[in-house]
Amino acid sequence: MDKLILIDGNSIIYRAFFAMPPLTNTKGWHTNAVYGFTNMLLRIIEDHKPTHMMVAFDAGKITFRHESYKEYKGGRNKTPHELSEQFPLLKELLQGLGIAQYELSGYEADDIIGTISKEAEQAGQEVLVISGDKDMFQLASEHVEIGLTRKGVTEIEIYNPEQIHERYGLKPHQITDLKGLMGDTSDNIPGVPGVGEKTALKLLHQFGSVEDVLANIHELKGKMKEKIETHADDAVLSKKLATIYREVVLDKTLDEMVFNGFNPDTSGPALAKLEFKSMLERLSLSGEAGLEDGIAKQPTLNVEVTVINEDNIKEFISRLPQVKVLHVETYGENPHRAEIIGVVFSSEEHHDYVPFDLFKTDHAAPILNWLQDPAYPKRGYDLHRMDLALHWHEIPFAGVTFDVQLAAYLLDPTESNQTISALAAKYGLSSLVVEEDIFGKGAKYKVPEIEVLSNHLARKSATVLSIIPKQEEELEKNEMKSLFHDLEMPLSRILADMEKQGIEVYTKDLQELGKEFESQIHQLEEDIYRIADGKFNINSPKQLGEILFVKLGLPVVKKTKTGFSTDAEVLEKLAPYHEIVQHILQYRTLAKLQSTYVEGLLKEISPKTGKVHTYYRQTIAATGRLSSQFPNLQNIPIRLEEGRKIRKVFVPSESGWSILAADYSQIELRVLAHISNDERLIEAFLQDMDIHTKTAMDVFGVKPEEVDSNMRRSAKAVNFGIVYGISDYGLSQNLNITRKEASQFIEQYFAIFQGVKQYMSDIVKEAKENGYVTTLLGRRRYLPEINASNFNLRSFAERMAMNTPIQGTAADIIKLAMVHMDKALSDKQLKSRMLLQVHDELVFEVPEDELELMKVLVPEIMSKALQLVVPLNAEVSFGSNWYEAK
DNA sequence: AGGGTCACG
DNA sequence: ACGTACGTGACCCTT
Repeated sequence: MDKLILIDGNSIIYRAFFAMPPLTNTKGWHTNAVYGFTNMLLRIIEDHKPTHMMVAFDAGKITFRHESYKEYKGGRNKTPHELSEQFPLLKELLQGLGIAQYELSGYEADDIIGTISKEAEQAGQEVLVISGDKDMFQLASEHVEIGLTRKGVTEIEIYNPEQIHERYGLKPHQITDLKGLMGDTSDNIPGVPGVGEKTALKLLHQFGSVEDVLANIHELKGKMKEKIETHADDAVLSKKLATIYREVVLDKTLDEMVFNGFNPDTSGPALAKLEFKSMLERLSLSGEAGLEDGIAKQPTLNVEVTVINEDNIKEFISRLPQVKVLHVETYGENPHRAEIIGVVFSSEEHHDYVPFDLFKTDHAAPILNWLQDPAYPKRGYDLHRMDLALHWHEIPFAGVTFDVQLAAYLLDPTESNQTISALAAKYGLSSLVVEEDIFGKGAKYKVPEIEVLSNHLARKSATVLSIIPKQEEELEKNEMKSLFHDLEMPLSRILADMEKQGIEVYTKDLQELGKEFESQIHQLEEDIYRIADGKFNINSPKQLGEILFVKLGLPVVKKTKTGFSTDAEVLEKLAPYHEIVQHILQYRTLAKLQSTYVEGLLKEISPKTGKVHTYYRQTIAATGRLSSQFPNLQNIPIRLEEGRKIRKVFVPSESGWSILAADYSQIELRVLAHISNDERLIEAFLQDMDIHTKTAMDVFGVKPEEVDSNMRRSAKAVNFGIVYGISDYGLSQNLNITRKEASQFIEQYFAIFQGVKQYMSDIVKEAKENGYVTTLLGRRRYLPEINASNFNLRSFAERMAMNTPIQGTAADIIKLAMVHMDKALSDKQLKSRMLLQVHDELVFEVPEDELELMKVLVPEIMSKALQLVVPLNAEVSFGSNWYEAK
């Protein structure tokens, strides 16, 4: 049986554009919409195996519909140029792939599809129409199905006439009547004002069509009758506009739409031109002919690699002083537990692969010496990870000078793919073999034979070597050399030291705490099952929603994409209605503590050291902050007493020592005061006032003693909002007030803090001009969406423009403090150790005899890390565990 | 794999 | 028309 797929090109590319994040190739072309479209195309072909295919496009702006209604599709926003640029790209790609396309002056894609689907159906074909537009439902029949995109374009939901009936209670042809009555704002089809989908459906269920409604208008009454009578003409016209014309005279036959798979000669080059590499691979196509555009698929990089053994190790050792790049291949996400697969030492002339087993022999002494001698500079990709992996294999390591991953992060901290392979592509170097092809993936992971492995790793190492000079140049150009060499590189070594040190967790107390939680959780479970009159999985939002909103009939406050929302905010609102809700809230709190912080933490305690060794990631957060994994020690509970107890199990690793913690007070608002140079904000900090109270005084125009807790709370929320890049909506949500009230708050705030207002508008302007924002130390974040025509995307980017310099500068400052602190500890030969960083806090373990010194030294170094126009205060505290250090 | 929820700054 | 406060990571459930 022949199967024809007809795609509404305009509809799909439009949806793909808004669904996909912005994407540009190395030539700077926007390609996200084409990419999304193509992805959808590949999937639909795989799923439906068509014999015929065609993509229809609208041609020009004026169609026959404008003859009867010149405002048709009026009032639409102009298509953003980022999208319109992609039409020719898509059309060229379709041609390359060998997929028919068609457009006809004066008609829309709908009409072409309507006409062809009718012809095809008559010729005995099965037809599938793909669109994002429900109008297409009118075409459905026994042999014509409609595939509607969901969630952008990633999912297609297929409708036949029965399913349409289920959804609307209408026959396909009645969809035009539906549109006639309710109109369609996106096409500027008026319909009858005041009649929406619900009313329209009711009328059609009763009468059947627009004409029948009008003929029986006497049966209606009141406002509705009046509205329909006044707008009867509009309804008829709207129906006409919404009706797809299925009698277009076409000069295209079904034979021209035959699809026998992608054109083997032209598909590869067409995809390569756009740089859709993953699709090339997916289709096992070669992009050879597209090479002229600088994109290679197959690696052409030829590296000679010497596999070192006991016989040739002497020669290799003589080459060690010339080594430029080190590559230690690790396996496993957590570097503290990673295996070492193999090691490559590269210079321009040589690539030497040293099997890791060789490190354990006596021959390796000079290699170990090279690794730990800081006089030999270490360059490579992710030296931090190598350092940790080597450390747990008892190999000391020192002398990091250039980390390619770290440089890549500074050059573009938002790039999620910072693999060596992606960097090779960025700098136009020969590409690498896909790692999965070498190692397999998931359960199929396996280290290949030595020839394959040594070759692959040498290629990676050689690529890293070629990337370094390009990055040096780019860092120089972006004025980031100092940020890189004097801050991030030294910090990477410091972080590795902190992680190796780890923090002691008192297992026994943690297990005790776990038992307490366990019995409380058990009790709560019983109560909940009893009240709900039945067992269910409380952890399943789906089952919980069923119980709360169906079985118990509580009011639905908020919905998620998939069903009822049951988050804490919703539950708080429901608490007065039913006693079960309090229990569920309590259960949630305890279950979280138990699974994440008791069980989770216990799993992370190293059997070797009895400590937890987190892994700080220096290349994740777009603002310059660190992140922490395995376990995350930056989100240990503190706000609620129950959870805060967890902190009691973090103890010093030596008896008689203390935990000392120091945190910056209001660092972000102080940074804001500095960069905005706002008079009032600066004054507030110079007087060292409680900033939220001060803000409340100013905004509400009251004396200090008149600030009540509610005013302070509001002021605090405004201050947070300011730091986050304020929006009236966000503030209204946070304070549970109307958007209008929030808007007034913000206005009042800006009337007082005019410098802040000025900063907010200046920074957005700067971002729009430069395409990026920077922190005080020159850290950069690109905001490509700052000029987007899509309101949402643009607004996001604007808030990031406001927030990133603040959050990022605060991150710069504590990183500086860490570098200074590390130096002070070693210069003064102190035994105290820096263990943790929690964004604005540093945690140490300190011996008794250094406590008095550290209580002064730590806050001093932190507050002097960077000179601002306002003082930077750090508050210090200590105790026998992290809980006590408060 | 992705969504929901919740822990932190 | 759209649906949002900024930055993270871990756990659980569902697909």
